[in-house]
Amino acid sequence: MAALSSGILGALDPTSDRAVFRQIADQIREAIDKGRFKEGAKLPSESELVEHFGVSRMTVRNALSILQSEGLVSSEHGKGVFVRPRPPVRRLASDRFARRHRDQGKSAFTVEAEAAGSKPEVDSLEVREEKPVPDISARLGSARKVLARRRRYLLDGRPVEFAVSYLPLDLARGTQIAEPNPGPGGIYARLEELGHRLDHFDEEVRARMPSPAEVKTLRLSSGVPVISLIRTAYDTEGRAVEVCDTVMAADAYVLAYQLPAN
Amino acid sequence: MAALSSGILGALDPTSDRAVFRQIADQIREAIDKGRFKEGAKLPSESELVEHFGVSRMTVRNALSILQSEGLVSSEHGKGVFVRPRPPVRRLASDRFARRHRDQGKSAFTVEAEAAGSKPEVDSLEVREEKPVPDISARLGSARKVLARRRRYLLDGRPVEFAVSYLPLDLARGTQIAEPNPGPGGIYARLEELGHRLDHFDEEVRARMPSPAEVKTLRLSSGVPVISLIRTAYDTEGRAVEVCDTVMAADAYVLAYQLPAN
DNA sequence: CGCGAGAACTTGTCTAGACGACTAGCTCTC
DNA sequence: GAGAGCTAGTCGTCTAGACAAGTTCTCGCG
Repeated sequence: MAALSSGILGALDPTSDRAVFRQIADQIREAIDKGRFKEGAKLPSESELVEHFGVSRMTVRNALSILQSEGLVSSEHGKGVFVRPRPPVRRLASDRFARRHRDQGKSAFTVEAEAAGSKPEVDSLEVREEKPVPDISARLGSARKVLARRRRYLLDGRPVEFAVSYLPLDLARGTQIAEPNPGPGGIYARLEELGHRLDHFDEEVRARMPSPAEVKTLRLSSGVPVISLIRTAYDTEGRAVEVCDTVMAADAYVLAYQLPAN
Repeated sequence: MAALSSGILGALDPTSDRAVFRQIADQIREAIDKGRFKEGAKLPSESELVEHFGVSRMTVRNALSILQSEGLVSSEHGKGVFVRPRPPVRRLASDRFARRHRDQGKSAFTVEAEAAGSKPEVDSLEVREEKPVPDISARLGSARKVLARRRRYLLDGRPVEFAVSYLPLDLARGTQIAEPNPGPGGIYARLEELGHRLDHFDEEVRARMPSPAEVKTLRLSSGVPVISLIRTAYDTEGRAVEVCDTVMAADAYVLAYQLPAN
């Protein structure tokens, strides 16, 4: 109530055409944008807002749900509604898989995370053979069976990324690629040892709202989209040797690409 | 009600811990995923769902609002709630601004759209001098004043992208870059004529939920995130000569990058 | 002093109803 | 036949409650 009595929020405009719950959302949004509610701060409780604006609770909740779907606030049962803090962002350089950066011990994820002072973890590791969905199959030159490597990445305990690598089975079966730990330099190093010198990667970037399963796996709060990145690795013969399907929490990532102007 | 009597939607599980409105959303989501409600199809009306599930209208609306925030459905006042059709996707190749692709008459947007059989339009064209926000200023080497070129792109009447180019004022003032129509090959061709041969571009890709202003400008339906792309162009001297800040409707775009493996 | 029970406060879920605004199809009139 | 107006159906907004479930703090008991 300190927030209200100190005048952060004003009154409604009864002459406006704009719906009451939108006016309330507008006021709170503006207060957040202008820093009158700071990151991580608790908003006035629903009942305080009900009293302040003189509306019913559903109207207030409607307003708050708008802000939640915009990713501005998140609610915590029994505690309150809070201005959503922006998590530290991980920057993915486009050349992170280039041969010259291939670290001989750790994965790109581990190296980058430690450089940024965060604690990296990988869990839900699963390696199995399976029949690919048509899209993956097509990208791998109509492969009928593939080796799938699934894993989830966490930073300081927070899940930020879920990735599945698909490799043609005839290429990966029986090699260290089919082991949970693919060894130093990762599967790209193993592929090159097998004679598949990598030539280039294709990356496709999309953004969308997460499925319920993704919300659960990445522990996403509402109003956070995901970035879907599908990377295909080609060897010098022009054969697609790996497709990696990655889903990232969009509030944790910036993708950085450098492109020649020729 | 044909939809209901034909058994597309089942009954609630009263023993489940899952909230009733979530169960309803789950059922409708599953029906959409499995194609029992097709793209563009109308869902049963709220009152039909109220009757079918034996719950109050707010509970049904709550369920529908979940699906809406997931981008699965969109409601139309007075008409009904519809399975959101997936718009045709525009694929942006990472080399679309490369010199060798610079078309001597039309913009990259126009060329690509016409190749895809769509009708491209550009509106809200505005060119003015202004003081940049700190982030833009920093990217342009602490430029104190810039030339800003704003425009909105539409495909077949639908707004899909809003972009602002910023150029250092000392570089652009008085040139054709400061005109509404920058001439054949666009501002990159003009920059090279002015002696700033382009060397490379940096692109930063983010995804987030749109602000209310962006919802309006891009006519976004709820549950559609935006892709934010910030491109910086550098000349061969290493000077940043342009920053382009682009906001795209995420359901209309795929970004495609090709990266060398060296 | 430690700790458990409880009170007070928070958000989550749900009901039952009211009225408004928009759409589409129908009918009636000109 | 064309247009105006009516009407039924749809979603949009809002009220006034109720109970559930999670959190935090206090207070009294041992």
